[in-house]
Amino acid sequence: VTGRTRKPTASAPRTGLDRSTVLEAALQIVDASGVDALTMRALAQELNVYPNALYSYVDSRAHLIGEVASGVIRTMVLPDPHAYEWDQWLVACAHRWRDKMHEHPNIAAVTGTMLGTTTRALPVVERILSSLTEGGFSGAQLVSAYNAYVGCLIGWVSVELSHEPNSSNAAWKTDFADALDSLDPNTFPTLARAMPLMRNAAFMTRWDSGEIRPLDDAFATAVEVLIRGLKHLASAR
Amino acid sequence: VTGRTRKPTASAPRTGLDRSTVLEAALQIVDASGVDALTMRALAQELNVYPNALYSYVDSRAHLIGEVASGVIRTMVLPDPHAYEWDQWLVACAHRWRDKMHEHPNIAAVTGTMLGTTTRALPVVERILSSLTEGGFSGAQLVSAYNAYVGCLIGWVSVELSHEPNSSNAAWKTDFADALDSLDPNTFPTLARAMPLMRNAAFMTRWDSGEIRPLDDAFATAVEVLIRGLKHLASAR
DNA sequence: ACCTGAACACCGTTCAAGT
DNA sequence: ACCTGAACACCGTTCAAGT
Repeated sequence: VTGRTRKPTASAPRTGLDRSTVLEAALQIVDASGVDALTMRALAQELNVYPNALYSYVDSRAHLIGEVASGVIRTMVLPDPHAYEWDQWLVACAHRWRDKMHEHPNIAAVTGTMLGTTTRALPVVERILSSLTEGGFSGAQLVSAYNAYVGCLIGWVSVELSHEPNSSNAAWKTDFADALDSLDPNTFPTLARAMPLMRNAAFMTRWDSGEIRPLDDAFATAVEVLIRGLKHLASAR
Repeated sequence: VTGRTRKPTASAPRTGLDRSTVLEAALQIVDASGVDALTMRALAQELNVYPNALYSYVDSRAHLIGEVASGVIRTMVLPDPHAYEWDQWLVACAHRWRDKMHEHPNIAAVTGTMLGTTTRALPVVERILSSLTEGGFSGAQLVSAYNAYVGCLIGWVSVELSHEPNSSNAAWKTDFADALDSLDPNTFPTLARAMPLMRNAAFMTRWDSGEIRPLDDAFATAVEVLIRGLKHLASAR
């Protein structure tokens, strides 16, 4: 954060870098300071190495970020299939996903924004598909149900944990709060009435990220609604 | 794309820039080349101006991107409330949102990743809340239902339209396709059987973005499932 | 194979002047 | 108020050597 092109210090002799230590250090930076702070140069400094040395372990910064994200996904432990009915397994799975994303909120937005195609995610895909099959889905409807579940789940959580850009000043928050508090009840009758419950607690009327202000009840409702809708779809085949 | 710090050409005399023309030019760059290509310097060159001249109209690059995104949201025309029952209005609204995002796929991921709090979005909030109220929701359950609907909608579409980083080479696509085609049916029985329908057509088993390969049926199912679940929740009060 | 050292071609943003 | 011109402090990535 001070000098330029900071050299690796002579002390702390680097004994051969390692791909997994690179990824661990990268995740640490992301957790501590956000994805924007994960620069090749900052990571190199953390590892006491010249920036270009990292290219022995990583294709590019963009690829690195993807690896960090899929590394987090890989640490997710799925619920035991034998412990739940298919619908309750999907509920439990959804909550585990969200819990894991809340452990690393700065990378959650990336997991949503990535195509995120890595073979390491396939066991998760298999288990979700098999639960839905257990629920009676098959063929094209199985795929649609899968996409409905996964898209809503990943999307919801990454929206919950979305961030303002780092540089933004805090002034707009109070401005926005003031605007919400002084809404015209004639043009916004429903919103004005619901404002005590909506204030900083609903999408498009909040100013804090889900990291600061988690939307627990809203997520539980979303999952409940989703699974209920899926059950109806399954029974209506 | 060639020279450095390209000067504005003497010809094409700049007659006083304008905030809205700045934002229009910014959106053009995003649509044509993606958010990463929207740099202050590229935008300045497009407008035949020095880069720092833009700071008369915009606080920062991050803020600019947010303005571009909310500018797109503002152009969305809501369905006529009198033309639909409350549940069908929510269905129609969801499809309009997705259509608008598909018009500007490169900014869709941002609308999901932003906190996106702008007073200009409040008319949308009001209409969604009033439809849900019409459906019988009130109080805390109204807020939860709203968050379920909005979070799933925004999230799903922004995941659908998510992109690989620009720099990534196309080699991984064929590698990934090969890996999917040669899955072990013993460890992935359900996935292997569904693969003909899942191949490049489901989250985590696709390699093309929704811009190239839209998931129309999956979205229709997701909305249907969501609304069905909401109706059940409303009737179970 | 892995790392150094230096360089290249970019960035966003700030500052001091001009008008 | 709005723009120029130049600079500052960064970037990711590449290249040529070293070992």
